[in-house]
Amino acid sequence: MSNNQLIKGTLQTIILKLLEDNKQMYGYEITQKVKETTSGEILLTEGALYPALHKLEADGLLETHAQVVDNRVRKYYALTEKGGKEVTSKIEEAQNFIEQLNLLLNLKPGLQ
Amino acid sequence: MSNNQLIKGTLQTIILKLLEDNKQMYGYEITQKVKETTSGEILLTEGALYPALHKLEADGLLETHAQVVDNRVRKYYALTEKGGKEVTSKIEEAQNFIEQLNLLLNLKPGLQ
DNA sequence: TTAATATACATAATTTTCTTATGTATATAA
DNA sequence: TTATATACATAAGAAAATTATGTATATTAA
Repeated sequence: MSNNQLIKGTLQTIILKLLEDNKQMYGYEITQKVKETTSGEILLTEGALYPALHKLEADGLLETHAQVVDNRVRKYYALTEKGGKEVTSKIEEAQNFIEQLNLLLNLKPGLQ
Repeated sequence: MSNNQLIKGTLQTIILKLLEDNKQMYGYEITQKVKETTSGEILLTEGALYPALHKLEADGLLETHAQVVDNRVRKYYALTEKGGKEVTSKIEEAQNFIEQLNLLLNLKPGLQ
């Protein structure tokens, strides 16, 4: 997924969150958005992204429609109703995860 | 490692950080410390912990000495010099990872 | 006394989730 | 015409978990 092995398990959450904010996106667009947002710190590889999208679709969290733009096929993904419900809990999970990791690594001793 | 699949890849960092703070610890002690610190949110499984300790030792980041306490063997782990250097960069990596994840999931819009 | 729980280690089979490599195809810029 | 960008996909392999199992001692509860 990138140069950082820590990011395992977060890809699904990232995809779902982006689709919550953007209604519909295609794979390449997702890689570019993540690259921009993280100033190039996180670079999605196709070998990670596409299988993840296919799995989310197979699990009923995403639905697709293909569209031809400039003679190239784009496959747009959007949240299903089920996917929309999942986003919330996935983000809460991530938030809790970050809190616990902060505690364990002592990253925010006081926090305020 | 626990009920949270997000924590993949962070186990090594957690172990190294605990050993930076505690000089020496044995496996079971590490599981209990993590459980305490996270109020039971992160529960290390033995199948994850012991192989991780063995790998860190094989990589020269940890060294061990066995000790018998109450007729039971404890295997204490401590940072090597190499391990001591690694902790710092591993924690920086984790910190950066959390920052990027916060950006992507929009967990701290303003941050201050 | 005996069954359950806690302490303490370990490994094997399997699964999940990546990386790396490869493949197809079109458009554009050097 | 070659490299880069856009756009999809999959296969082989590696890394790092989960789940299950095994050994052994100590303590607590039924």
